[in-house]
Amino acid sequence: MATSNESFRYFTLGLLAHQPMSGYDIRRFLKSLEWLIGSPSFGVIYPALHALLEDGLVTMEVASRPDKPPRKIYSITEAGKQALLEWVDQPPASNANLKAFIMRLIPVGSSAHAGLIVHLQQRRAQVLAHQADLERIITDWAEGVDWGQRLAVDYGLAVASAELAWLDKVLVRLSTEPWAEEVIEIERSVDMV
Amino acid sequence: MATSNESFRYFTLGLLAHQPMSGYDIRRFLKSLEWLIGSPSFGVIYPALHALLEDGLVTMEVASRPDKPPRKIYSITEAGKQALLEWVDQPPASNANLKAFIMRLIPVGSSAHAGLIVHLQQRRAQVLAHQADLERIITDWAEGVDWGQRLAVDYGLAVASAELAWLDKVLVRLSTEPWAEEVIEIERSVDMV
DNA sequence: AAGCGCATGTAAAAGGTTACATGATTAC
DNA sequence: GTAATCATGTAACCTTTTACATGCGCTT
Repeated sequence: MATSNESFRYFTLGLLAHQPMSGYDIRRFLKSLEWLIGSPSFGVIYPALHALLEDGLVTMEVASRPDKPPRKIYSITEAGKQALLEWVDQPPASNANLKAFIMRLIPVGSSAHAGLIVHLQQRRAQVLAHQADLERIITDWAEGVDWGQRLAVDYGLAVASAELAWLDKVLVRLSTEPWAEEVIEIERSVDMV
Repeated sequence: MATSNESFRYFTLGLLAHQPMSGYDIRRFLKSLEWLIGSPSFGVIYPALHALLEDGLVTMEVASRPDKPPRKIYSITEAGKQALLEWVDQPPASNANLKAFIMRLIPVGSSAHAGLIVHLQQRRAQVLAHQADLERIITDWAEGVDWGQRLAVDYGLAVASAELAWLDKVLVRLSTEPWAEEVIEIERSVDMV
């Protein structure tokens, strides 16, 4: 085992489970999701790939193309798929924030449906708890409240509501729709924003 | 000048502008907002307070109480208020995530009405941009899409929608209501952009 | 041949957490 | 007297960013 950084290593492994990529590809993909989960620099990405390679969870091959510099393409191995499934099965941290949730959602959503439902239900319980926390803050104040703090809590409650609505929507879909039509289903769910 | 850690130092200064507190108080307050902005450990809080003290932005006095161990209460100074106003005036990072936004929202919302509106409008523009990014990802895919990735993007769009709705609601309220004294700064009138 | 976009990599510095040390006060 | 809570602080460790180094291949 090389460096630790477990969650990012497995997140990366999840991306590679979908399709082989280079470090540069991963960087670009994360750049587009920067708002959601941040986009770690090469100083994180490359060492993570090296660690996965050392652990035998991925293989690497150099792809020389005619018109561009060569790239190192990483592909997941059978051992990698196995390790990913095991990791996905583990319960998430109880205090996971939005970023941590999404970073698990991607590999979990890609692999196992039963695991996905559990994952979303756990998230739902956590958001409910945090919502209660925020509401308790407000009732504890009740007067002489700082404006900035009030706005911040109000904002948090708005996000919590939106998250709960989204989670319920997805959970209902997952529990009522037959698995076979999953791809079509999710395409329908995405358009309504 | 002591350690860097600028954003957390000013965030702390903003809390002290609202009311004098000890490091322990700050920790407890942040614990309740953990979901929103995370709760840094004492290894961050105490050095930040020491740095503020060294820079003359706060003063410290030991409060010995009869029934509990003594605490070090930090209060903002005039120089501190000045520095805070200058910091609040600076534009936020263009790629600020939710946490960074909230950490600025608290001091900004506490100090200046005009600055608050600008801050929220900037956030609004950023969220719109990120929303467009996420929508572009979807249109770029269109085929053989990974389930987890689709869920993540869908989730991001739901949060973006909620944020925009919240921002619009607050901005409308701020621009239409004749403003209450609460928002106007405690002692001094400030001119801001 | 200079500059740019692609692509990989690393070292130094900054940022943050964990674990520990210290000690006062209350409750059992 | 010993455990628990309050309260402050530091050092070792881990993670992440920043800044740099390297080099291919295309365009001007």
